[in-house]
Amino acid sequence: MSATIKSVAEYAGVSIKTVSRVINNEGTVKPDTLAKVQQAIDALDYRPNKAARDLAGRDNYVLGYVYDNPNAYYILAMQNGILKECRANGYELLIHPCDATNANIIDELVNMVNSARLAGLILSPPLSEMPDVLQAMDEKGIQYVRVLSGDKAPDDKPCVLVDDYQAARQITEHLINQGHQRIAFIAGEKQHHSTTERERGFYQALADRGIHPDPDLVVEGTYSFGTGVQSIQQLLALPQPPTALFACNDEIAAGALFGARMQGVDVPEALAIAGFENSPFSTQTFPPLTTASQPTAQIAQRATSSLIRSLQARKRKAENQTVPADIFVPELIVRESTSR
Amino acid sequence: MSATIKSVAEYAGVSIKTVSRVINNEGTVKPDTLAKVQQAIDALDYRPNKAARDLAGRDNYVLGYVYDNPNAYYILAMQNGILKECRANGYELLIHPCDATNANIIDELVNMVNSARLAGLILSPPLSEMPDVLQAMDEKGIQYVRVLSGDKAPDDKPCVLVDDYQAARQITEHLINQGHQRIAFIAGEKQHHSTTERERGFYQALADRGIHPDPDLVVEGTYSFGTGVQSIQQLLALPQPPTALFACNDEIAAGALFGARMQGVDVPEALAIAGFENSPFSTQTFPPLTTASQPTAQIAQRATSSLIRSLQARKRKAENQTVPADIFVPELIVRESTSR
DNA sequence: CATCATAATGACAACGCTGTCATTTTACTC
DNA sequence: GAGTAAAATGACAGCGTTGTCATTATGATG
Repeated sequence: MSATIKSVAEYAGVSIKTVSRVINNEGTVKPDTLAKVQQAIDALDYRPNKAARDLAGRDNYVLGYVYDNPNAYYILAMQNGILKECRANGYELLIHPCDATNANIIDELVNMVNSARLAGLILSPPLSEMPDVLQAMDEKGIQYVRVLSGDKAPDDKPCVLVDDYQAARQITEHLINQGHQRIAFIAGEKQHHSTTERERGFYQALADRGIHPDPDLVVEGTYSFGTGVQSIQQLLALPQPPTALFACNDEIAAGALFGARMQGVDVPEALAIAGFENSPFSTQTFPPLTTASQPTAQIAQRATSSLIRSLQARKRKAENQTVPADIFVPELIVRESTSR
Repeated sequence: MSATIKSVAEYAGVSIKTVSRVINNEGTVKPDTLAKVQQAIDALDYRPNKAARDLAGRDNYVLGYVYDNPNAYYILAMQNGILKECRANGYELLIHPCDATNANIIDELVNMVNSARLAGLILSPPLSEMPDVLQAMDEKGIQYVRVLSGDKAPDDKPCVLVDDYQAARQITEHLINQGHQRIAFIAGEKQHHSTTERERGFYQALADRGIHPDPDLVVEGTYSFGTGVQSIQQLLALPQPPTALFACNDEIAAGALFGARMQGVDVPEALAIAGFENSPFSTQTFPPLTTASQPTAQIAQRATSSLIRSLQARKRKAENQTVPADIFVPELIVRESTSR
């Protein structure tokens, strides 16, 4: 049988309550007592029994990850990052796929939090970008952390930022550095902040280098292969076709690559193509795609750790010190699709 | 506050133990008592507290899903199916990504089961096909259910079968029915049973229709876009190139489609292409791919329910009646890539 | 209808932890 | 060094359920 708090207490020569204080980071334990207990915990390989904690304590040690995002790779990466941090802190994870367009989405979330007694929620786009959802969480006093696209936090509630703007600038700059002036942009769904942020970065990079954007070169679609195929046809049919393309994600880029080659346009010789997201199939095209890589799992882990910290702080009634939001800038990955 | 077993017992006028018996399907409750309790449960919207159950009972109401499969869509679909069944039965799910090629994989699993006190494990390929893993589980008395590729159960331990063989036959037959005789086959990793089952189905369909297989038309690779591109080049360079292709999955098929069109071969006019798995991008190619769809979420749900049933049976020390394994045959989905 | 076996039900401790509040120790002041 | 406030620690109940064992109701038998 595994060690219990009682055996640890005996081993360390303290009361079970003190052990409890140690494992909950309550911070009111003398350093040498703490060391003794810590040592006992290590020696006995003690791991707190989650069921007992949940039963005895006020809240459950369970976080919720709610998602509505068709990108399976993204979700799985998020999930892995969250899971890792949860394990490290003795939390469990409840996973809840949902439909953000559902009119009852708010009730659904509140219900879930209550019935499973969740300690907090991790929200990723598009949920994390829905003001009414966030407002409802605030009103019900439900703790959460958001993963957001942006270069600064929209408010002082906990969030982790992914700076799509900055990354898009870098990609566009990379294309400009390769000698391109006529650079096309294919956008995904405009509802996603990531789309508008990437577009903003695109325009900024052009402006930085004194290139006037040509409205004909900017096409709007969805985050799909099909959009890429159709858009590139349209773009290549222009009297002055682009020499480079920045697609809002790899799926669009792959479609554009397919479409371009179907029309006999060589990539990268006649058309450079860059994607975004570093999804698995960005390496599975010919040529492989230049893209930007967001460390999704790491982002998720950071978000989770920040949620857990704020949960523990609230428990100790500590001042809810607003920590500055973490910002991750996706990293430019140059591959052959933009070679000179 | 939500209802507890005590409030239900009072409402129904019985002891808490009787309520406990009802919610655990122990079967030793008189029909009218049972009805009374059931009604009380409904009236109070009672849901057993998982933490208390876990703490009081011997095992935890937590299942584990262990996976090592690069296909994010597959995993997410599995996960959703499992989750649905877990929720319906008051179980929770612990998700554990792992590396099946890791030498310590067995220790890792055993450790996980012990430390999280898992009630049982859901295993999908390739884990479900590793004899040493299964043997270790058996030895340690760890309950599990497998999702396997095959048309009959390899033993009488619980599993759910996906009949790739049958589905592959149907796809091949479909190609033959479209008038094709020279049909190529691109295999994925041979370690996966699904590959060999699909190949077996392919050969069987040819045999059924008296077509002699041409070894030149069968190529082996990995489940990747790249394999598709390379293999189709090789196949089209043959003195007598194929007029149809059955690719072991959609990713290979998409690669082959790309490769074929790059060489100026029209699909489906000059080459019919069929994939397998009905992955999201099978609809995102031009033309969309004919494929076979396995209801992964449903398979997962069935597997989970069968695991839960066997768990409950074991608890009641009931005869572990071996239920015949469920078999799912992936369904042929005809799209334009194999039109005449 | 008394007797007994068996089915149905109940009383109560226990699971491992946290919250509350009481007690002891420590650090500081005059 | 006595007095005091604050910090550190401990004792103990209680969280909601299940397991064990005792008790009661039911049905079968002669």
